Amino acid sequence: MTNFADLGLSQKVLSAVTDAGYTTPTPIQAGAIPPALQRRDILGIAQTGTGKTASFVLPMLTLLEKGRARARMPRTLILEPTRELAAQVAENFDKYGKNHKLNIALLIGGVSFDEQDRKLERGADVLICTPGRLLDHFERGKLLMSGVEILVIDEADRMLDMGFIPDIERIAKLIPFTRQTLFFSATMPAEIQKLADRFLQNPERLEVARRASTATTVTQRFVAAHAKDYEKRATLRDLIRAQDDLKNAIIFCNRKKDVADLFRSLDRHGFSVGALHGDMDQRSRMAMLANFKDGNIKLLVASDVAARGLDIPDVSHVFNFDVPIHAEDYVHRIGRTGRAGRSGASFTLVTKRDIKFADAIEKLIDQKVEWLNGDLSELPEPMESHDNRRERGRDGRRDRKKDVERSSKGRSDRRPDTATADSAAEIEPVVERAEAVKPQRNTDTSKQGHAGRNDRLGRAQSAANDDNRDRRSRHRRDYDDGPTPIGFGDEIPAFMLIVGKA
DNA sequence: AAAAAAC
Repeated sequence: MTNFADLGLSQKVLSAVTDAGYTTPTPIQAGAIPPALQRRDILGIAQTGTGKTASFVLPMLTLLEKGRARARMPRTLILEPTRELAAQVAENFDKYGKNHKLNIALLIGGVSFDEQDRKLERGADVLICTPGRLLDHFERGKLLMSGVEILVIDEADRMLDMGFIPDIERIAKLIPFTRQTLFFSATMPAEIQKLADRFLQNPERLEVARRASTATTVTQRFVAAHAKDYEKRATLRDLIRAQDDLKNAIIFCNRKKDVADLFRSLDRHGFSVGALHGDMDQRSRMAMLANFKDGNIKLLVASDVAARGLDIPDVSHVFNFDVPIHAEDYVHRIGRTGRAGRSGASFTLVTKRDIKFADAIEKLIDQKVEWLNGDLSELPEPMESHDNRRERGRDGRRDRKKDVERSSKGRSDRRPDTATADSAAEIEPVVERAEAVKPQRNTDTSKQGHAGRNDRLGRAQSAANDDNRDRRSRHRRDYDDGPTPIGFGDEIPAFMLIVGKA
């Protein structure tokens, strides 16, 4: 009913919005834009995918048409929890600000200071920042906050999760009290409410319905899997191959190391795949995301850095290689598909030790998730010790002892084709398993033997690190079971990490 | 059981 033209936005903004193909504002936009244009504070309770970003970008553009930026004195400041989100907001300013001549500066970590500094010096109308880099510039005396008229705090609840609140408070103290503050959060726990009370003056409060915790257009399935990485990877590959309507997919892992490992495994198995996690260098992160958005890469293996906020339209599938530990993350992850009423599919590999997290998910979304090919009780048990007297062992709950006590006896029902990666036994205390199969060349599990080393190296995904990796692994092409493509051995050239496969 | 963010 409402039209963008009715909200009080300037002609320049309206024409850019029209050019972008939009006529009808989303509820958060219709609600937030008019009061924002009247310089009111806003408390917006909205998730990504609700049009939240445009709800502050559009009025800011209109308001910024009056006045000019002075050197080192930005006029507006937007705080974002992750670099990608910040970059995405910057893209929005480019898109809707194309009729303006505004200076937009993106201040995020992982990239050089100099260019950012030049933009600051020239005078920025809009600063889009992650907190750390902003404070870094400030401490170097490159920046005066006293001219900031509008402060945007985006994804406040996530900032809280990430421990950014002290930084945010510090930054807010540097900005004049007379500012206008636009505050957004997906949820409103007590701490966030307290923060909002302190930062905002008589705000216009807007709440848009939480996107149905799990969109009804998304098919959700649990898939029973064994806990061993190589078995999970085989299960995942089968699953991916079984999808005939797969256009592109995000595959989530809980840990950065697993993102790196799974990426390499899938790459070796000939999938068109990229990786994204926070320890990758920023250029790779950006390039990877761009390549995924452009369709140059079909699969993106990612940490939860990609779970929220990132605007990647049209993902047909989401795979959870790991069950997220926090159930809300599940909602965010599978929210990457089935957007804007389209259909999507999500699959979550569940191992025995994940049961309690899977239960928590079902509780949170208040629905049962169907199992794809039978639940865990129907999955052949690869190794169950007869010595295990603990009654709870059977009902699927975690039993720590079992992991180190399993004997080779219980291995008869093991799927023979998954037995290749047993060199894990070389490094695990479970010595008696080794004789069950002939020794294999190697698998990535061998890397666990150098875990400390890899941890210290940290940036497991960067090309530089590939070069640094244990030289002994050079000849170990058998990354895991199954045929491997002829290719690059263990050294994947950096450009492959960036552009993916043809 | 983690990830994210400043150098």
